[in-house]
Amino acid sequence: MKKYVLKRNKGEGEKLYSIDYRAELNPQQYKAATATEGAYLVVAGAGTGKTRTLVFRVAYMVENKIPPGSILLLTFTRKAAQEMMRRASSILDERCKNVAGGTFHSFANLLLRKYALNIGLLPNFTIVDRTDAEEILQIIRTNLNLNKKERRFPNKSTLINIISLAINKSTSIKKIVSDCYPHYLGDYTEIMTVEEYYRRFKQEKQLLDYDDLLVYLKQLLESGEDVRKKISDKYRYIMVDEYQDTNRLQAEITVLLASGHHNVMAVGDDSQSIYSFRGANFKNIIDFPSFFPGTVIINLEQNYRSTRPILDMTNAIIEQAREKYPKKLFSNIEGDQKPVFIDGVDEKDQAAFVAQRILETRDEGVPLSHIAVLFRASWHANELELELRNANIPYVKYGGIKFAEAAHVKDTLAYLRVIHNPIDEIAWLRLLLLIDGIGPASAGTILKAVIANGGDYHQLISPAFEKRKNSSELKRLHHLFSSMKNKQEPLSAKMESVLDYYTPIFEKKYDDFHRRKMDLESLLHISERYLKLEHFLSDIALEPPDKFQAGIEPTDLEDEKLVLSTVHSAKGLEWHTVFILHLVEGYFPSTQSLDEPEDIEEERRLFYVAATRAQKNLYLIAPEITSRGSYWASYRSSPFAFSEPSRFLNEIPNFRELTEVGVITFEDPLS
DNA sequence: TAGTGAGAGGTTTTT
DNA sequence: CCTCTCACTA
Repeated sequence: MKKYVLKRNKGEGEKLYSIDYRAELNPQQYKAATATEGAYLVVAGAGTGKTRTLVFRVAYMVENKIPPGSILLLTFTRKAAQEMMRRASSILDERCKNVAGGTFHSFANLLLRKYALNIGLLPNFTIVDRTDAEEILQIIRTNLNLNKKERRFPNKSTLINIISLAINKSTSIKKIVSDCYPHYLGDYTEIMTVEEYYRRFKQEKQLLDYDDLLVYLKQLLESGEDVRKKISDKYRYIMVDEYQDTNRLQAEITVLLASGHHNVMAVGDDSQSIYSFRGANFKNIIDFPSFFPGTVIINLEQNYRSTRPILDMTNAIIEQAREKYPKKLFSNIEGDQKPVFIDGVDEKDQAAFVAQRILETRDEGVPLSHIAVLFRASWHANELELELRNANIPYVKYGGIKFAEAAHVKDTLAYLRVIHNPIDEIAWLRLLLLIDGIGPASAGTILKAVIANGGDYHQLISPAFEKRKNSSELKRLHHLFSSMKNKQEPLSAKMESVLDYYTPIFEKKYDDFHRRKMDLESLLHISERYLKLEHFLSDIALEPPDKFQAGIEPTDLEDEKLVLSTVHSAKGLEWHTVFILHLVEGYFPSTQSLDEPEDIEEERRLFYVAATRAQKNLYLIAPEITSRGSYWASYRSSPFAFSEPSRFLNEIPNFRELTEVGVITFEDPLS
């Protein structure tokens, strides 16, 4: 008898990969990248090559014949997902582009458009942003007569905070009110009523706020075994990035998504959790193994980003945190430049120093785009922006007012929203109020007629309104909608019709319309990239700031520009040289966080995130606050609190050894 | 009922 | 400093 042995070509090491994973990754990274089946928790400190690991993991899976479409990459921003897919494609091939990915919210949007009917939604629902949500609450508040001065009922932004926190933390409104707003406990029943009206309002008009996307996704996944199985089967390999910034609801969704296979890798760093104000809970990381029994935990601790002196500093910052997973990040990158600490300057000098130092750094050969200035709140950079404009230093600013939130952009979008979802009452209301002589009352009457007819814009020229003094404007509006009826017409053509209609209103409404005009032009420009109105509108609502940032042309992004950014928007990024402004009590940590120890801890992590962005140079600046703007705040705490350097610096025991003190002197005017 | 002006109160971060 | 609210006027 003759024996035949079949060679197996499975098994580690024997397989032919086009990438040498062992050489490219360190042992922990390798372990994470090549572990495909099962549940994994990767605790990845700042700069430890987390993204790189995920990118190689995608490539590894694709090389193992896993269909890219069955890999789901949930990240904090869509940009992060796209960047990863791009990098995976560049190390392997185009197949990696077909990986599914995005934020929880955009993923929810995708599924809900498809399965809307399963849970009683229409697929053409509209996504409303925070401003719209507040607008709705304002209407409800007024209707319920809760807006009287003597009532001191929570205002619209507090209301949305309460409602949203309850949802994101998967808890009751009562708990949120008693935990965060105990002084409103007496208004608890009315808050519940408002919430109910709010929910009904949205439901009737097919409006979904950000939270609804998650709520309905969860509902969809729970609506039936068959749908859940279908979805779970499609996305067999799930990766969740920045897991420390997910909330309870997102964790529950993750569990449901993975119900069929339990192939989940969550990646995160508890020390970098900075989104608790919107319900994120870094304890999700700690709880992960209990959701997925048998979870394997992998720690990434070698830092590839920062030099040793910088890492010593950042380790010292997070060392002071009350509560964290013990971690010991180390770096092999040599460097002799300690972080530089500057104090004793005023805000003007701070700006002048930063601008000057930026120019010098550029002269040393560091491109502007590798330099960043970070700050706690957008307005902290105002002074610096002036200085930069004077010095002709080009920059982009991230964070702060977003493009889609600017009033004139929202005006423009309202017309398109009505086309897409004719019963979008918030959009209708907005565009009606734009007409001269129409206030809340007339708008209400017209709106009623329109909505009663399922959003029929022909009501605008109904005989009932013919005798109004602004009937010609209504005709003009009617004409606009008729002209956009043609479905074949490209989106940008519709946009142009809208702008034609809107321009006279726009120029009358805003004194500074010249400055704002640019935004409308770039909106038109952006619309040219879309075929479907629906995609355009969802993207504007869901896309992270960078592409739709006020004042940023899409073409700006490739240019050599200095980066100004809030710390929140700087997450996940890195620069050769980083300046952190306003390391002063009341600014960083911000005044609002001073009451609660938990909030202080979050600010500390925020500072940690900021400092860990630096590769080679880190400047920590603690100016003395002299401007009048801080006057109001200084009487709330002690009068001198605002010139006190941040506690996050003072609390570091060997701060002086870890830093080099920068002393600023002024040039002799005669020399 | 729409539009305006004075006055008061709050001032972050984002999908 | 900016937004929101209220009260007043046309």
